[in-house]
Amino acid sequence: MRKMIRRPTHPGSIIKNDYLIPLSVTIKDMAKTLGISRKTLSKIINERGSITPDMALRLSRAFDTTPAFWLNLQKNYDLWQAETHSKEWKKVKPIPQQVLHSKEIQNSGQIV
Amino acid sequence: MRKMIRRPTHPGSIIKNDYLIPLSVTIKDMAKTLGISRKTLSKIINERGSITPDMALRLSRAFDTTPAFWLNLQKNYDLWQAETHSKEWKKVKPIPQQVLHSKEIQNSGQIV
DNA sequence: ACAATCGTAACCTTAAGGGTTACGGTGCGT
DNA sequence: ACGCACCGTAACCCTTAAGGTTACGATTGT
Repeated sequence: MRKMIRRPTHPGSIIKNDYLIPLSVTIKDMAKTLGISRKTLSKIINERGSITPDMALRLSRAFDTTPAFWLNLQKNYDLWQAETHSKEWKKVKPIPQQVLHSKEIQNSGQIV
Repeated sequence: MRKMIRRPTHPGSIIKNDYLIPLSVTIKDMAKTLGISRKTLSKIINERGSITPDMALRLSRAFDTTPAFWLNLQKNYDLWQAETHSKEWKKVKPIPQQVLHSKEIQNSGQIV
């Protein structure tokens, strides 16, 4: 699995470009179909909201896709955001391979 | 992709059974290695906390895995929870195939 | 037996989702 | 052409959950 180079596509873009626009459906109607408010869908489409598990299930039913598809899009997006905007995690020191692969070690302190 | 039948393994169990216990490391030390508090790790291990993108990055560095691995575990778990404990999403009516596959339709109302 | 330390629960603060409401903009009908 | 209705979005509030700090019960070693 390679590191992601470019910003992953936000799920909202997929909804907009692959469904809303081709189907000529308004946000209002799509929201009604999904059983959510206009605002929630609007936020997602404008990349300011994210796909929750519940939302993924709704999308999967409406569009005959898998919920995992939508959650994967969101996961990749969130991961990229965390990689890019966070830095603390880079300070985590990897546990040495020989430690990870010897299961009988007696470790009695912080993993170095 | 099949529907998940049984409760997916919580990421916390993996951490506990595949790393904490085999390595004989305490929650305190592991938390220190990850740069988080004891509580945060404790909650995850006891399946009362979830893997955030930031946490996935920390785990990936510590254990030489991919962040996606951890987020996928969490995603499957969350999805199963939503499928099981929610019901509203089941009320979403699928958009008919012929509508989904004809991209030139003029839709001017709620998708039925 | 006591002291140190571990894991976990309680509490607080902060961030994010979602609904309701309100507003700007567009397009229709009169 | 003007007004009205409707759409998309921003502002506001409430609820939920994560994460840190602190506190407490349990366990272990001296």
